[in-house]
Amino acid sequence: MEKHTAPMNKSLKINNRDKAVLMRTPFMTGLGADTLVKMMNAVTITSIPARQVVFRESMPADFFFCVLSGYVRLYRLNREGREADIRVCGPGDTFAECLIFGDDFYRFNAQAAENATLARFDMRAVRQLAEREPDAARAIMTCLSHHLLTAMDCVANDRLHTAPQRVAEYLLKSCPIDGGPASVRLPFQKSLLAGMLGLAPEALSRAFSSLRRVGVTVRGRLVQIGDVSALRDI
Amino acid sequence: MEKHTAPMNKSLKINNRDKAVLMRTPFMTGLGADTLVKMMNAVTITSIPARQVVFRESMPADFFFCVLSGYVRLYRLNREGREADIRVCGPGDTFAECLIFGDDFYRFNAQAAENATLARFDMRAVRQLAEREPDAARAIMTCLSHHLLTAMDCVANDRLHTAPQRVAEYLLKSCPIDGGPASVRLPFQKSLLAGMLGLAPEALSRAFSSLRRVGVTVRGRLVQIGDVSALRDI
DNA sequence: GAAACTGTTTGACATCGATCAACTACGAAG
DNA sequence: CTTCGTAGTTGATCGATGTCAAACAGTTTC
Repeated sequence: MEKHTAPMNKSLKINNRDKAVLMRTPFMTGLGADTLVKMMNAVTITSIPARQVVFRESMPADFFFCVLSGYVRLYRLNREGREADIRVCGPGDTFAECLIFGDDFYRFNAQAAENATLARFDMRAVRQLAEREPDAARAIMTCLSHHLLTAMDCVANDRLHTAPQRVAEYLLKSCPIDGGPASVRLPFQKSLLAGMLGLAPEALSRAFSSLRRVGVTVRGRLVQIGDVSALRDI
Repeated sequence: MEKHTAPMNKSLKINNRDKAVLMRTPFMTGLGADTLVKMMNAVTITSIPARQVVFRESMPADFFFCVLSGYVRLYRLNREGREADIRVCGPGDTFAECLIFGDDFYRFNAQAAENATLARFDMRAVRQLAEREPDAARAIMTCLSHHLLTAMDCVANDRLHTAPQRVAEYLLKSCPIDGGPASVRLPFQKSLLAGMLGLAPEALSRAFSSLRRVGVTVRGRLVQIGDVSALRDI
């Protein structure tokens, strides 16, 4: 088992790539120059190794985060210790901002799915900013709205679609092409994708197999799609 | 099929019970007197009969709503027309506020599960209010946060728990007692509860049956629980 | 190059829940 | 009281997916 409280490698320095990601997240775009400075003052950059736990359910929620590189899994445990992913956050995604005006404790666990760099926001500071600066409030509302819609999508997908359909939908979302052949490179391990889609790794593997008959071939992380519009009819 | 655009019975008059519900929703509590008045100016009260569609996916989202009485189902359809509930809203619940700073179109369908009274908020007006009045922004953020957490709970529950466990959890949430015997009166039809829990009506029925062995008996909408703490161990 | 490790795939099997159909219970209308 | 319609239950069946175990592949380590 990992250490309970994550001893993060604080690096005060932020590299340009990470900074670009941070500035482009919906949470930061649309902030006025003034608020942007104040917001940046609430941020610490941290690097964490793969599998490191960022926080656990019911820990006091003093920070929320923005992924700058790598991926972070948000998940919950049942009584027997089985894990279910709630969301997977990649570069530019913020998580746990729902606690700015919510609970005082984390409501789920967060773990780095691979080596990751995070921007850590001081919850109190941002809360104050949100109460005083309309542009900050607006950014937060936009961000929360978007996450809420995504979460509702997730519920609907789980309840309406089979495993192959969910995989097809994921592929379609990650390939901008409208029809004809395309190829998608998965940005992470298949086991992580399985969790995102609410599947066991074996089920994801079988879903990919079943998509072979509509022209989908997989080699490692590279997924070749024979005909994008055929995928849409799954 | 129901009429596409709901011709709602506008009743400018709001009765005291409905008004009390409206004032107690998280969306309205915490507003200053000034903002409260402005917010009320954005509201129209409407009554709709059971099964009436409030709005459909991809319709322009000009309003969001607060349920004052009755229940409203939010749901989405798959290609074959099968419906999956995303959320069920009861008195005091707001829905579609995620579009204040989100999309311009509804992202799901809403239908009255029974005769209902709704407060209809003008999206534009509230958007302006949210941008100018910090208390309005704060109310919206709190509300969105709460809904997001609930939606994440829903995803986790669907993925972690079986049908009987979900039913047990619902019962536990609706009965404040800590241990020993208790009774819960379902506030709506079982078919609606089934949808809320992501189950077919038959599956809900069987889940209740399977809970008999832990002392749960059902007669109509009345659910008797022999031992609340036994339910928790399901 | 061999060994060890991790992630993925495949097979066999069990379980859960959806579906369809038949039956029952209850409430409303006549 | 009877009839009818709706909601709910029960049974039978089927399909989808989780689980466990074993085989396999790609990577890293030595």
